[in-house]
Amino acid sequence: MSNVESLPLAVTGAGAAPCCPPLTERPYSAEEAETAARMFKALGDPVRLRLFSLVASHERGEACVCDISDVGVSQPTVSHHLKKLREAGLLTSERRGTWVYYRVAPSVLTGMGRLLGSR
Amino acid sequence: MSNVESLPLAVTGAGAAPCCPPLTERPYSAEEAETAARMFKALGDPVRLRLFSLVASHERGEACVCDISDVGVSQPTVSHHLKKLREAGLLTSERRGTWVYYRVAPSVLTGMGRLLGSR
DNA sequence: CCTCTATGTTGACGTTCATCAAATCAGGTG
DNA sequence: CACCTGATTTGATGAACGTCAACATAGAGG
Repeated sequence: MSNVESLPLAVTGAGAAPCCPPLTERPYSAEEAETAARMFKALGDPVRLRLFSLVASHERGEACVCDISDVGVSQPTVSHHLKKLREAGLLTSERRGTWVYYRVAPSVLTGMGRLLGSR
Repeated sequence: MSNVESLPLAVTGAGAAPCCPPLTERPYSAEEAETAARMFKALGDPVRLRLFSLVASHERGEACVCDISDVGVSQPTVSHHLKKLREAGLLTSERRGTWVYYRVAPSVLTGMGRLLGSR
């Protein structure tokens, strides 16, 4: 269970440049839109947004799947959504013994915040 | 063609309180997630994200539909996506004579930026 | 090895979505 | 009025999505 997924990370690029300039700076190209939309889409489902918020707000910045059992869907569905968030580059996962811990990928929040113009 | 749509505005509430606290503050409730996910979902399509960026970055903060003809989809599809963005509370539209102008709804950018933590 | 618990994967089903062509609506102009 | 251009709506179609039950995998501990 590594953090390497099929889809390239969107904000946390290899070098330093985040994926895209602020949405207000200039019209997005097709490629930029494709990359950025993948992240917005991942947060565009209520269940996934709750999962992301739950991880992002959890103590020490990480949450175990076992902490998540009350979002209104079955456990396989939770796993499915966590995978989507991982593939979108928003979360990373790590197995420690029995449990699997998820945390927000580095610079995702600042990177996406930048798209929306706030600083 | 008023700006009043079926769905309630997400960020630009009537009073002053934006829809939701930062994603990192505490786990979102089902209702908060439903509201915020609607906006993220609207930006989760590459074509819609290009349209939004095109409007947001256009001079004087508004763009005519006639300015938009090179996003790779047919004109009815453009209209369809603009409607989705309007229903999500991200854009407003106004007809002036022959043409229809779209602009970013007030406080959408700052409101969504707040969700992502970068005030 | 076997068993138990914690996660992830597979397959199926119904729903939603993006897209286009065709029809329709709205405003301007002759 | 008729006609033209800009924009939206309608209807249809194929793809993507969310969900669950059932099955599979992983680690811990007898």
